[in-house]
Amino acid sequence: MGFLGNAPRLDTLIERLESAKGLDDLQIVIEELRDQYGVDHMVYHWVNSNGEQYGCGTYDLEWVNRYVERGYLRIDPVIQGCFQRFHPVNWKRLDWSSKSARALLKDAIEHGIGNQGFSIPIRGPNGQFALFSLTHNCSDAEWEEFTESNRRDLILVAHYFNQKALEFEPGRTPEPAQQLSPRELEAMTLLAIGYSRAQAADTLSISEHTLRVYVESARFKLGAMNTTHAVARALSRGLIVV
Amino acid sequence: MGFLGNAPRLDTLIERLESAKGLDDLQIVIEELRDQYGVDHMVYHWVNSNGEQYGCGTYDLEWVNRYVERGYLRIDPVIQGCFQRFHPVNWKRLDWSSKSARALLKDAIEHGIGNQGFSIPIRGPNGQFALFSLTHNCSDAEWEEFTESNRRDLILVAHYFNQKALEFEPGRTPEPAQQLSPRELEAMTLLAIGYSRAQAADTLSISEHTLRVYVESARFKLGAMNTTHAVARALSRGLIVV
DNA sequence: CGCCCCCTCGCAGTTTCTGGGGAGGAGGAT
DNA sequence: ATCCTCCTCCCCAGAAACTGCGAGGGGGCG
Repeated sequence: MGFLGNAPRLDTLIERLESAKGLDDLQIVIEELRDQYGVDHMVYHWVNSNGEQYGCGTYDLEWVNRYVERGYLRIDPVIQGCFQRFHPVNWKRLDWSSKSARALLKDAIEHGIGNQGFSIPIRGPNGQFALFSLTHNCSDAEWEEFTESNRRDLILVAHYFNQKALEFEPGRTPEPAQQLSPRELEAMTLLAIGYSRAQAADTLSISEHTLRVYVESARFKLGAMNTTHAVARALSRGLIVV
Repeated sequence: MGFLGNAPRLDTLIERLESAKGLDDLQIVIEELRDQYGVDHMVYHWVNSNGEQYGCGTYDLEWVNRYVERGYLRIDPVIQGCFQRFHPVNWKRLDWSSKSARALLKDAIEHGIGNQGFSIPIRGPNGQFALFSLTHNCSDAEWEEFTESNRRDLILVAHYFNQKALEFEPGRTPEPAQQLSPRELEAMTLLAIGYSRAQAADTLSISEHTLRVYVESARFKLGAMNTTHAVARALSRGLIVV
């Protein structure tokens, strides 16, 4: 356990962050950040809905494994709460009323995570969702004051950290971005907002068959197996907005 | 047209932002921000998951109407580009190669938007996506220098602005952020990556009927008319990732 | 001038999805 | 202890989507 330090200079932190050359560097940077802020732990944690995740931080490997094995991801109020919020949140303000959540909290404290926490939700393209969290062992008042006075800097640090993480993520292969024709885009958009083929055709004042041709064409261009797949791809590539 | 001003004090800006009491205040605040930064226009623009939009800013009403009527939303490289990016972006770096995009740019300049632009993508819960943009009329070098030196402050301003906008728009989430069960998420994910119901059921080692129940349940929770719609909503709310 | 892409339209047959029922067990929440 | 949600399975009929065969006009480009 350490002591909450004075706020480090933001410029230095971000320069250090921007100089990171890979994921390994980020691990080093986050350790430095932890030391400079003088908190017990600092963690960057990328959450995929399917459970895969990438993260770095100062938690013990034992705790990380335990967390994953026990499926804490599904019941963690930090995850739940941050997923529905935009602003950074003090863990004390989350809903710990359920039994499983309290068990998780107890377990976490026993593993040295600390009794205080502060998490910043971060969202990126394609539904990326990540958390940047700080934990510590101190009184509520101390923690409140610390987080409030460092709030803005931490938001920026989290932002730049995520930017770097996205940069290093190999799975970000920008496709050749096959463009859809205007009509195809309209057709896909209407389907994406719940119209049936017939309704969509009616809306565009064309025959249902013509609409079908657009959808088939879009499906082909997007390499999709069916309409649902095509709409999903168009959405996640940002070709259409719903 | 104005002149790029010196960077205003961030503390003052954010205090002003935090004191906003409603959407009308935000309109006033954004005008003040525009004046303080000395740029031609400053705009906050929200595209929510229903396709409706809310925005405030200093564009002429005429231009906003023209933009909507002509369906520029669907071809605007600013929207497309920011949707696929995490970091703020200078408009000069976007892809203006398509003819319709160039026509839009020409039209925009003729309507006094300015030849330079800078947009910050912002993402919130439930797939919220918003843009905070600045436009101006000046040389590339001037704009580059201005945006680089104000980058961090603008990110924070955009962040706090969005936080306020979210605060004032509780009705933006008609369905109370229903969460899908793990099985439902798995089912939706498989459908989103192109599996048929039969294939998805097989993959999950359950009967097709069971899978169908999940899909129906998800459709209900998401308020979707059909499977494609449900997948689109799950995607744009960030519940699943493809 | 072809060539290619975009837009428009029709028919028929097969497969898949949707919507209405019902039913039981496991586990957590109150 | 009771309620509720989640997970699992079943039948059936009608609606919708997919597959595969066609057709023609318009516009840009080499």
